[in-house]
Amino acid sequence: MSVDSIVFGYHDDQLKVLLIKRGAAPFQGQLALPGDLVYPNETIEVAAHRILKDLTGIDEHNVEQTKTYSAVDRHPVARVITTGVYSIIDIAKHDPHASAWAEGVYWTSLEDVPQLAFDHDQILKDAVDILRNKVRKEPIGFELLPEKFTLADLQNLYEALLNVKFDKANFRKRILSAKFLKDLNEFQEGVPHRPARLYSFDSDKYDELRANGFSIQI
Amino acid sequence: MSVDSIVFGYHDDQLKVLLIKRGAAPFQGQLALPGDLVYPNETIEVAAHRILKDLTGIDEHNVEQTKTYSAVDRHPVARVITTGVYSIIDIAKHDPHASAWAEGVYWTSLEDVPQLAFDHDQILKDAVDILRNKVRKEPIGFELLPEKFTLADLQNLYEALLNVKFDKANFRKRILSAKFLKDLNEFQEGVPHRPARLYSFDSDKYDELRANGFSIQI
DNA sequence: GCAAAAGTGTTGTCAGTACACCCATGT
DNA sequence: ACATGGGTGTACTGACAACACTTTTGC
Repeated sequence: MSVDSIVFGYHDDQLKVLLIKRGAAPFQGQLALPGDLVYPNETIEVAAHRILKDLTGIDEHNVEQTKTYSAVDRHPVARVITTGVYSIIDIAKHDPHASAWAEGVYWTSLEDVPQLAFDHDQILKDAVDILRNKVRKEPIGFELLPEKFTLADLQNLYEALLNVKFDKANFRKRILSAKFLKDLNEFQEGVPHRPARLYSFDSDKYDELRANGFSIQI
Repeated sequence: MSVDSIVFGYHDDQLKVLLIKRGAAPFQGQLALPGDLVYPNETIEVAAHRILKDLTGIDEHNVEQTKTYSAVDRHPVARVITTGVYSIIDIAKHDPHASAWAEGVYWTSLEDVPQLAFDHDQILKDAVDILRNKVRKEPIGFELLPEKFTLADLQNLYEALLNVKFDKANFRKRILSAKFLKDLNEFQEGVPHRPARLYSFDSDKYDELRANGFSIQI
């Protein structure tokens, strides 16, 4: 039993995924998703946490399962069933570094991902689908923005996550009508244009709205 | 590694789930979801298929993963990681019967499910959530209706699956506008009221619509 | 005729889209 | 002044809910 982590990162308005170059057979030297066996005293989620910490030093993050892959011959050496787990992190916060099973670690734009080891192409594809589905229904991704952000920042984030473009006016209306942003009454400074209003994510308000069966569609 | 099957059935306008009474320790005599270990030559899906066939004799069905549960102490005897798998079948088609690990088999209405063995309460709850989410986005459940059915049949099915009530006129408009039903130009016979028009599910049409990025919301 | 369920039409509201326009700042 | 993005108003459309109404059958 193993875990494969799909670590999404956001930087420069781009959605990227963390890949490693395998340091050991099988598929040595080929790119793959970071993954490892689940130890006897770990849950899948704890193992995923450990993997991400080894690679990036990031300790605080949410992980979410995608699917479990059990094809008998998916691993050429032994029977290994693996569960996909994804997380979204802020690339700026930490630099990834190689570790036990990784010769090298790379942030790769989704369009530039080459063929991966094992069935990782499929695992990645499934994860992207699941992520995009989820983003449209719940306000995730706020971990990727600074504490105070502008609506344009948020729009860029969503556009990168979903790979679409939104109309500015309409995006604003939708987000603001959802009422889970706190208007800080502060503004950008030193920008060569009209300074934008700053907001923060109001998680108390969101929890309250959610408890009342509220949902948004983006 | 094991599988636990959440088998949903539909009968008399009611959504039910298949439970077994455990014939062996641990939790002997308690109700549980049917489940078994995944054999070395099986995928999770194949194992789920085998379980359902053992219990109900049903051979043809679709299975779909829910989540994988890996809490270290979820099984009191050994470390067992389990994946939830659900399917929907037509109760009328086959009678369930006890098997290797089942002393008895019962169709139980969702509201009447008692406390279950292991973490099966949680597994069932998650499966119901996932099923309801899915039903709203894709036309599943047609396996549960006879070949030819009325719009009222379909409405009853959806109401049972989702545990809600729909307005008749609006439900019809939505379903018919989706255009994946074939109007058979046939009618009910021998009913003590105006006979209803019969339809069948047009899967060719649905595949075609789906290929063009179409989706419905029910 | 009456009960029962099939099936339709009308109206109001609201969310989402497209698009044009104004505003505030640095250079 | 002007470039650059921030921010807003309006008008159109289409989906959806509510609800009242007509139709067709068996008894």
